[in-house]
Amino acid sequence: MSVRVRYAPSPTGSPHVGNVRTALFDYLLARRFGGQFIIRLEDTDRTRFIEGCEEEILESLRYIGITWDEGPDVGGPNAPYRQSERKEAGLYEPVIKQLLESGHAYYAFETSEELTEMREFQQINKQPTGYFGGNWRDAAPEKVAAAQAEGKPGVIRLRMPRDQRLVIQDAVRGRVEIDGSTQDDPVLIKADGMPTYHFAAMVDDHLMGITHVIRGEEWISSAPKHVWLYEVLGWEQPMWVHVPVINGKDGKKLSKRHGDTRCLDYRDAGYVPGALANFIALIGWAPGDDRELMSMEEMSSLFSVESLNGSPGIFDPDKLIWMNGHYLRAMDAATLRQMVLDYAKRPSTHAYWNEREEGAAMLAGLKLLVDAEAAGDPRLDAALRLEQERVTTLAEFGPACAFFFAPQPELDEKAVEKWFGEAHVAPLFANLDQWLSEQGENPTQAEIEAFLKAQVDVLGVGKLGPIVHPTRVAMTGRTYGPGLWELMEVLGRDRMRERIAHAQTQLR
RNA sequence: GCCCCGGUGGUCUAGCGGUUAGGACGCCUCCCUUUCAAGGAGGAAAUCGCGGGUUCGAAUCCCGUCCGGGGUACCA
Repeated sequence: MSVRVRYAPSPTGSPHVGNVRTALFDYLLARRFGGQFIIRLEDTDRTRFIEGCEEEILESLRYIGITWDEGPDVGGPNAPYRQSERKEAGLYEPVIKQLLESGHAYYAFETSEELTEMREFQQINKQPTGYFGGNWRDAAPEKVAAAQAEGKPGVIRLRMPRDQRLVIQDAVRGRVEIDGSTQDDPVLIKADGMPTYHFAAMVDDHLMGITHVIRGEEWISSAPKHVWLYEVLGWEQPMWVHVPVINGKDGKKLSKRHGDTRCLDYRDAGYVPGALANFIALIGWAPGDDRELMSMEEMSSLFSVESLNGSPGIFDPDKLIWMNGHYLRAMDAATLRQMVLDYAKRPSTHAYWNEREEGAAMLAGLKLLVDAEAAGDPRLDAALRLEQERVTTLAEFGPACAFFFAPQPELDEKAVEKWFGEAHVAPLFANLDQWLSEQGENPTQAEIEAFLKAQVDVLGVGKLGPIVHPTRVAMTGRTYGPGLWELMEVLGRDRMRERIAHAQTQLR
């Protein structure tokens, strides 16, 4: 039988990297075995529904490069793919009816006040809390009928077995056994008629032919309920795959304190899809050998649920940065240009940086790149290429390349202090300007190199440093960056002369 | 409280009875070099949570214990 997996988020908040990683594992498993990957929205809780969430969930998946075979946006043979719609379609009714008739489910009419009271009593008396029978598990049929006739709002609960052990076959944890007596009776259908996760997810998984249920480890405690449901319904169990959470640096749940938590924040911060996907896959999964840098294709050819790690992982931003840099460096010129420009133009990029300290510099630099493209500036590709290996995110291309396109780069105060004081600098700039003025065309890298190297002897400074450093500051405003000759060639004769003129006013 | 899950350098991990406990990020040193990166070569860093067993031999198997996390909702 072919593998069918599903990602079943609830539209109650922005997906974070942990959620997306679960979806990634689903995707990789489906790809590995030529199966299908399905997306289904678990929107049965109307009180927690957040508008726009569904689109953000899908967008997050698209961002890291996941595609799906069936889902709310693309439809499919198991439509609809939203539980609220499935409820409307009456998909849960026959199942709950079957459960009621076989006695595996029953009506219960406690009010929420009564339930709270019950729980408090249990706590005070140090008993396990939960619905272990209440007034309705074993109520006489007449009593139930009377309550219904009265029009009392009620729920339908699953009758859990108290006298047996329930076993979960989990791909990452092996066999997990839990005593049935520890399991209370979960609500299957709420008073408002909506199914709960415990019910709807199982019915849908079965109806959709799901073979592997990959979900967060927070579900492992209630897995016995799900296993039991499958059992009394006579359905074949899926393979359970409970994956651990991703925590922040302090080992605590990922939150704003750890930096970005929304998956799309990473896109907006300038991380490329391949890098993020590669990185999060490695939290909790390893192919078994020492491979770390892998494309989606490579990962999907190596993935298996058995090789998943059961312990929680910590999100290490430093490693992500390194990996992103690697992906950036591996890009060809055309792809890089496209990526940077798309990034620079995307509205969400601006929204992201507008909220942050360093945002202004990023956006200002990025704008210069967009302008350069619009103006058909031929230096764009060269500038990107020169900064490609010293930048770690798409955003950094902005400030890194700014000096190429800004009319006049802002000279770093410290750099000026350090390099514009020596006696040879004035003649150096004068000579350079003179030489440039004699060039009919933009000088080439080699010509620039030859000229500048000759200045070592002309000015008698003995080594290249005293020539290169002041010139670099004059050209870029900074003490670091691409090779001087290369960058000067890209700048071109006229621009270089403008910068020298400006630098000459700053001599110390 | 009760029930589960987890525990290998700071971090991500390999390991599945015999290894000098391997790799990666980060950190340090050196090389390359006009700077910064990138790249290359080294290095520091893990008594495998702890304590008992089993075994000739344990990170690997068993028991206990501690710590962390999750669940204990008409939320998912």
